[in-house]
Amino acid sequence: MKITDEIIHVAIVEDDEEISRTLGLIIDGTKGFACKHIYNSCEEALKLLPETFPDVVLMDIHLPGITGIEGIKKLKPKMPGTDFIMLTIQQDDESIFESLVAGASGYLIKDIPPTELLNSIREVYAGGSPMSSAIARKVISSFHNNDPSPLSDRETEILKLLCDGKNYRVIADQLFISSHTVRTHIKNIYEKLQVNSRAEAVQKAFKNKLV
Amino acid sequence: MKITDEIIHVAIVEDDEEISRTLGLIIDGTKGFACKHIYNSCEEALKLLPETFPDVVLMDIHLPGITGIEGIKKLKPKMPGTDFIMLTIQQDDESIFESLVAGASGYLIKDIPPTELLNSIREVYAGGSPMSSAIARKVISSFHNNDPSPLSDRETEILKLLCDGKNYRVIADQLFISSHTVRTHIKNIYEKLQVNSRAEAVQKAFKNKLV
DNA sequence: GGGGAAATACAGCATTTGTGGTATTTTAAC
DNA sequence: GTTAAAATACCACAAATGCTGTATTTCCCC
Repeated sequence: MKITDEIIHVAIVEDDEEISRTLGLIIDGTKGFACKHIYNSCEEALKLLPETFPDVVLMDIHLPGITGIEGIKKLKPKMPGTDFIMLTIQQDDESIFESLVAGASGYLIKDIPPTELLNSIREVYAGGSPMSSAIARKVISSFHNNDPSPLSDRETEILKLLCDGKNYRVIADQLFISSHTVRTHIKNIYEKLQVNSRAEAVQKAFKNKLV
Repeated sequence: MKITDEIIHVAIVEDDEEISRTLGLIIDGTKGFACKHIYNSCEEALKLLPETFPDVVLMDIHLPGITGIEGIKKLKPKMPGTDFIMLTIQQDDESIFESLVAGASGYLIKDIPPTELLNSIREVYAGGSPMSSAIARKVISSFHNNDPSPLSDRETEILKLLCDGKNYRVIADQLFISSHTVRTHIKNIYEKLQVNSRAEAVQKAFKNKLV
């Protein structure tokens, strides 16, 4: 259920009213764009936004109450046809990464010139993902895996089985060693990963791409 | 061991000699750039490239013998300070994804205008990741997770704490509920995720991006 | 206003886990 | 050829976990 005229319908979620007003005026005043819906918080957007069928939503991250990232997580499934662009001052890897995972299709920094912002909205509407070259580098860095594993081959092997929830006896049988040995390996793994439970080990295994 | 003058040293790995010659002339003829090394295959590059300490390598994917993707996998560890840009006609998700995992820092399509190519080389040299908005969309699509979580908000909250290795009592205290309730929630989480251990739950949480 | 999740709470029990040790053998490195 | 790291093996015990139940309250949807 998308409004299908020539106009790109844009909504804004932003708590700084001066910014959102200025932004809204610029967008709404540009040929080919409409911006009739501005929300001060995710709570408000959550209630009202899905009914307005926007093409593109500009979303701040730092908001009172629910963050923009959590907001997208909840909104995106309700409106899969709508593209979300983060428009924020946050530039840390965490924010970028989590926003994209949450469902954002673009990531822009607030100091972007209005002309470029409008271009970016056009791009996302056309199926692209506008972001600066610097942001893109941070994104693709997450594909890279530089730091070498602190674990030995055997330990990595055991960590994989740990991740599958196998108990000591099963692991022992599978590797043809005693379960005592498995316990020793696991102690060493925990030591090296600086954890003290299986759950943490599994978490670290995935976060650090050890498996 | 990087050559540290004002010039960006570019190498090209490309089997179509007309393309590589033209490209080389354009780059080498531009102020601030040098392009003295062109290779027709990865095998050749593998032997000679690491000795020339280039800043940026333009790499084709479709090559006779070793592909550009396999080439980067072997070359990048030998020259971590060098940035690789894929310059190719391939636009499929596989090629893009695998190139970036292999270690590429940029991804451009061969029909890019020379001026933009030069800009992209500058960008990657400055620590960015040049790619078109359309390519970027494909990249970030790999972060997205369409299938909705089967878990309730509360369950997700508890799953996060489970991932951190918190025990029942700690989780209970943190959420101001009894540890009995925590156990019930966890039973339901395991049921919904079709697992029967904490480790499997954590694994599934990460693989299905539930946390 | 009735049905169904979701969230809450409680109890018992066998199994598994985490952690404190000690100790031998093999492999790799210098 | 000595040293270090890795892989192997064993013991014991307190704590945590997984499983099988039952049960109430709240809230949302039809």
